[in-house]
Parts: sequence; C-alpha cells; structure tokens
Amino acid sequence: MGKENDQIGVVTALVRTAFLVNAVYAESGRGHGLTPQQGQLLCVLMAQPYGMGELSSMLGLAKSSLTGLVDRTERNGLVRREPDPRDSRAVRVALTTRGGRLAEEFYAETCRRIEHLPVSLTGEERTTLAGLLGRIVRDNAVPMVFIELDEAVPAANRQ
Amino acid sequence: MGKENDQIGVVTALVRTAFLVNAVYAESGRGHGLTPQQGQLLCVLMAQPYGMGELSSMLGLAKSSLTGLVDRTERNGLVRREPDPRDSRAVRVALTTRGGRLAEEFYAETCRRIEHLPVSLTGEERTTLAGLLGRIVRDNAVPMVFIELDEAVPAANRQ
DNA sequence: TATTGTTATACTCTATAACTATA
DNA sequence: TATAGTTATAGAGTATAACAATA
Repeated sequence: MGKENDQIGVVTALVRTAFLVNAVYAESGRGHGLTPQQGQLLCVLMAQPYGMGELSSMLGLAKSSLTGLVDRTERNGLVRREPDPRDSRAVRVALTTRGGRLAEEFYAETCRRIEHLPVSLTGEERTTLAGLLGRIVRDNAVPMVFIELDEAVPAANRQ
Repeated sequence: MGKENDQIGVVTALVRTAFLVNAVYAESGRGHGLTPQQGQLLCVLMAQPYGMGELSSMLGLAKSSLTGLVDRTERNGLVRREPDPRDSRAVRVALTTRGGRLAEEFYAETCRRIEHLPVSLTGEERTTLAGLLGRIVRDNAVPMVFIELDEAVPAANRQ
C-alpha cells in the first residue's frame, strides 16, 4: 500500500528546476571567470547593444546596480560604453571583441550543460517541454536574457 | 511565406523560465523583507533542521558563505544554531518561531505567485509539465530546496 | 520638468585561506 | 589525521537617496 505518487506539483517543479539551472549557469560562468551576473550581461548583449535603462529593466536591477555591474565588466575588458548618437545623456553598452568571444564560449558551454539536464527525456518529450515552457515565457513577457541560436549545432561547428 | 515557427528550444526555454522564477522568488522575498538567499534558507529549513555542512552542499555554497548567511539570518531572529547532541563540533540550524511563521508566509506567497505563471496552461498541460520537470529534477538529484506541500490548499486554510 | 546615468553609502553575498576545536 | 565550523580578508552584487547633465 501507499499511494506510489511520484508526481510533484508544478510549483515545486518550477522552483527546483530554476535552482538547478541557476547552479549550472553559475558553474559554467565560473569556468570562464565570469560571475553569473556578468555572464548574464554578456548573454543579453549578444543580441545587440543596449542602454543602461534598458538593461536595468530587462535584468530587473536598480540603475545604480547596473552602473556597478557594467563598471566591473568594463574594467575586465568585456564591454564598452559608447555614446548614443541620438541622445547625448545616454550610452550604449556593447560587447568588446574579447567580450564577444567570451560570450560565445560561455553561451555555447552553458547550452551544452543545460542540454544535458533532460537526459532521460525523449526528443518528443523535449519538444513538449519546450512548447509548454515557451508559452509560460511568452505569456509572462520574459526579456531576451538568453538568445535563441540553433541549438542542434555546437557553436564551434557553425560557419 | 516565413516558417511561422514559434517553438523555442528546450535550452532557451529552461534558461528563460529560470530567470522568470528567480525574479518572482526575489520579488516575493522582498515583500517579506527577505533576500532571495535568506528566503531560500528558510524554505530549506521548513523541512527540518540541518547542519552547516549539509546546508553548504545543498545550497552549493562554500562553508564560510553559509556561516555569514546564517549569521545574518540569525541576527534577524529567523534561525537559531543549536548544538548537535551527537557531535559537539557540529551545530543544527533550525527555524525560530518567528522564522517558521515568516517561512510559511513567504512559501505560501511564492507558491501563489509561481502558480500564476502558467496562466494559459490547462490543468492537463500543467500536469504534463510537472511530470517532465519532475523527471529532470529527479535525474539531476536537485536537493530539497523547496518542499512539496499540498499546493491546492492555501497555507491559511490548512488545519 | 522629466529623463539618463553616476556617486555616495551601506549592506548582503560569496570565495579562499588560515584557523580552532572536536572526532 | 580528518572533520565541523568560524574568522579574516577581499571583492562582487544590490538598493536608496542625492546628484549632474541633457532633453
């Protein structure tokens, strides 16, 4: 006897999955000398340069927190503040050459590691999962904190 | 023309979902005067008291980081270090009465908020999602960072 | 006046290395 | 000797409030 009920609830599943992904993200960053926050900043900037205010609202941080994060990342030579030609108060934060290279490496390794998480899921199940999570992400207007490149092809093999 | 392909990959879906859950977790904590880390500590301790080493490995933190986190949370009156009767070197970290009350409130509100994330999913889809994520969580041996209580019944209504 | 971004300040979070005390 | 935990130190991350410069 005993109800043999292995099914956990959606809430628990989501929170624990987030914990797992966070850990993988942090570990992947560590391997590249990146804090999770700096890794996240680089990933956001892979899509395009952004202003401080945009980054602030995308990442959910106070503007002064962004100033510090960009300062440190800039000091490490990974990003650069460029003047915004259309508003002399504003700056555009962009990846440096080195930052872009590191971003690609970090992104690729993170993808590789995250991809290993659903080891026991079939291809069809992964598609189902991606579809369901994709709807959650879309419905809740999650900002472009992680771009969508072709997952099937490792970065090293892209032309 | 155009491939009308809204389907994002599993990796992107997982990373963005984690970002979303993190944001909700942080916001929920803020409403209770808790940092995400302190909120997480309280949630872990809802299940049972743990030693510093156990917490360290469950949360993926260096032991000295745990010392600081427990120090601050203890200073706030939310947890307590108790001597381990079986090893005088060790301590058991447990919730205080006030910490337990706050943990329940934080936990309940976090559940409520996370539960709202899959707004557009049917009950069946939520079950499917929970099943798939549950397998990922199980396969990757995610520690008990968020306990599983009856999600259907709000904490306030439990006897 | 409103907005963009930085400074000043004060915590919290985290890790590494060295340490104390007990097993 | 090994293990449990703390201390010392240094840096990163974060927020609030006050500020400067431009729109």
